[in-house]
Amino acid sequence: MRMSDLVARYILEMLDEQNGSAEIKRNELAEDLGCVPSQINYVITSRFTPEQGYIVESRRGGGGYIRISRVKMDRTTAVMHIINSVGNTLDKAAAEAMLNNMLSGEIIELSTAKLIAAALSDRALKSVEQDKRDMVRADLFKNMLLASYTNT
Amino acid sequence: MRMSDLVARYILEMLDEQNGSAEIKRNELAEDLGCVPSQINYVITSRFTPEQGYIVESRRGGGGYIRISRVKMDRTTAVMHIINSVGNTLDKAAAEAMLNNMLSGEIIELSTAKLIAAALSDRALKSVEQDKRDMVRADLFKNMLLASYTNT
DNA sequence: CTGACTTTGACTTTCTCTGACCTTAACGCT
DNA sequence: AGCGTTAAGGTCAGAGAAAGTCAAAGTCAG
Repeated sequence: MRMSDLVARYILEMLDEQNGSAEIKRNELAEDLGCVPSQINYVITSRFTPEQGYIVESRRGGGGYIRISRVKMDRTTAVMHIINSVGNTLDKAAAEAMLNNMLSGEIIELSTAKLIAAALSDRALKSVEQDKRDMVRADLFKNMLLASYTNT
Repeated sequence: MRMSDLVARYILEMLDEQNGSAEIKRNELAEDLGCVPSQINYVITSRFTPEQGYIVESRRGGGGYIRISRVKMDRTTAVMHIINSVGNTLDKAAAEAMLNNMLSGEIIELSTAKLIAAALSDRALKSVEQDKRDMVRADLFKNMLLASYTNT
């Protein structure tokens, strides 16, 4: 079995046991499982992405940690579908269309939609080079949508 | 648990109990919690900054003390003040501090704070060059805050 | 054989803790 | 009043503790 699978399984089990939220110590876990610490990062960035419904927070320094949480999949399947339908770029028009859809389908709140729209605006992204904006928009869109559905 | 968290928690509790103002004796507190006195300074300078909405006064010598107080403002003023205090760059730590402070001052909602935090995360900004992220963060922060304030 | 996925480790960045040394204030004594 | 003593708090740099990054090398299915 692959190392990365072990790590992933470990995290998944922890998520199951702990109600969708797992906090790990990177170095400790690496030691326990017998791999280098950066392996943990690899697994996280490759398998616990927003597309897959996870949010990850971390902190360095003494007493640092990595926290991974899974969004509740019950009422949020629609949102996950939307997140997955977004590729690595997303233009403003498409984003606004999606937000409007979600609004009329009542799967998102007006205030949330407004916040997301504000973040995707050209005004907010003025320091990002034009040709990169749609990439950033895609990432922002996914991460924000996900955050709005996470109850931890 | 981190020492710094213990200290911070102690101070926060005191602030809650005493209507936003806490007066401590540095050496005493350090002894009680089992840390060196300068740890208290560390916690204060890292977590009770003006940026985060606290005023700290102190006095040396016999009968010395440290007094920490939380600044309270009404929503509009606070939000505008915060927006204006942000220059053209904003790092993640400062942003998070501000969000936390707005949360505890009840001038922003948890869901809003989470959305903003998600937008400012490195994960959401991964396609933005490192050295530009803090500029983008500043823009996002201002625009989102403004959007949330305009519709609530 | 090739391209996608994995593994690794050297190097970086961020946060925390500690102690040695510095500055300021109050008190008591002459 | 002036001065020494003692009782605070302040500063800063260095050590330590974690996590993050990235590119090079390895693996493996097709």
